[in-house]
Amino acid sequence: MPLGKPPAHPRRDLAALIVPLGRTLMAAEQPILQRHGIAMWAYAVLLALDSGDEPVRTQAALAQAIGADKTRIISVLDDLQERGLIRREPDPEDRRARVLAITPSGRKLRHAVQTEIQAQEERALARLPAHDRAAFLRTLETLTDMEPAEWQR
Amino acid sequence: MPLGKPPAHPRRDLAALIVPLGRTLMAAEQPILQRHGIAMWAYAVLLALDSGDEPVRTQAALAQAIGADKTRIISVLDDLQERGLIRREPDPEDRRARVLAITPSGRKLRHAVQTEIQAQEERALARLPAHDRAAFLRTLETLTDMEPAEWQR
DNA sequence: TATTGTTATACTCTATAACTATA
DNA sequence: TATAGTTATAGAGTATAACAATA
Repeated sequence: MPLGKPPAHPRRDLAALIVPLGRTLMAAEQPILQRHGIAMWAYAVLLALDSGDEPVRTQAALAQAIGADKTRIISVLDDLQERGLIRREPDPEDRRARVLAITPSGRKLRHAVQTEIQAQEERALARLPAHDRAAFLRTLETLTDMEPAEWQR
Repeated sequence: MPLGKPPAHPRRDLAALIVPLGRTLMAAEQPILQRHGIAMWAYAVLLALDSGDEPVRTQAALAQAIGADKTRIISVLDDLQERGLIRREPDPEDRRARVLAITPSGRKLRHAVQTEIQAQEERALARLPAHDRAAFLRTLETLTDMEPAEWQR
């Protein structure tokens, strides 16, 4: 059987691999989020507020941290606050700003959702050789935490 | 110095790592694509048409292959055809369908763009230990090629 | 009647600009 | 005057529905 000519480039572009995978992963999370009555951006907010020990001091900082526009998260914060999942109070030291913090029930929800999401991920990752799995996750964290400018030169 | 309590989950969610990385990679490609006067979806079309040896037999099949809606790629195909980068002709065996194929100049453009994109990627990947780099790319291809359903159970 | 491609339309998501309240 | 947050608006991107040509 003839093989045809080999491709000029031995591998696909990184973006062509990663972007579709990201879409698939988001779609796979959707049913879990829905069961818990929380949207993707709201979950991202809970994750961001529950990662450090100190509360976030401005909404703009939170928006940037999760890669969203500051105007985009307002309705998300309204909803989370109304449901008692976050606290949002004027900063005594600068009353223009709103200090944000997760509440105990917000933390509980985040934990329940994340446990399900990661359990689902683990079932898929289980197909990988243990060594590849570890190297993949480690490398992925490194690449994600690189500055955007590092990719542009 | 106190360490604070460790996070309940030892790693971030896969989607929370991969989606932002995808956004960064797409942004990093943008200047290259712009220099060559081609948009992201158009580049995706050229990649898809240049990966196999046989032409693609319907536009719907192409759309699905690149994760787009069939109505979304029409203007993209119009433009590529007008610029002589693809051929689009009625299928003699079913004149409802349009057979798509890349042209020599389309292939040339795809190669020029891809060479620059991957060279840029390589400079970033060069920071990684060679062994991690190989494991990462290999694993990434495996995960990207998994069926969406495999992520949902 | 069903399917391919196309066009027109509606909807969602996101960003921009204008406004308020504090500083 | 400048900044954090908010609201209103506009724009891009995407999907849905209706249509023409062919099977």
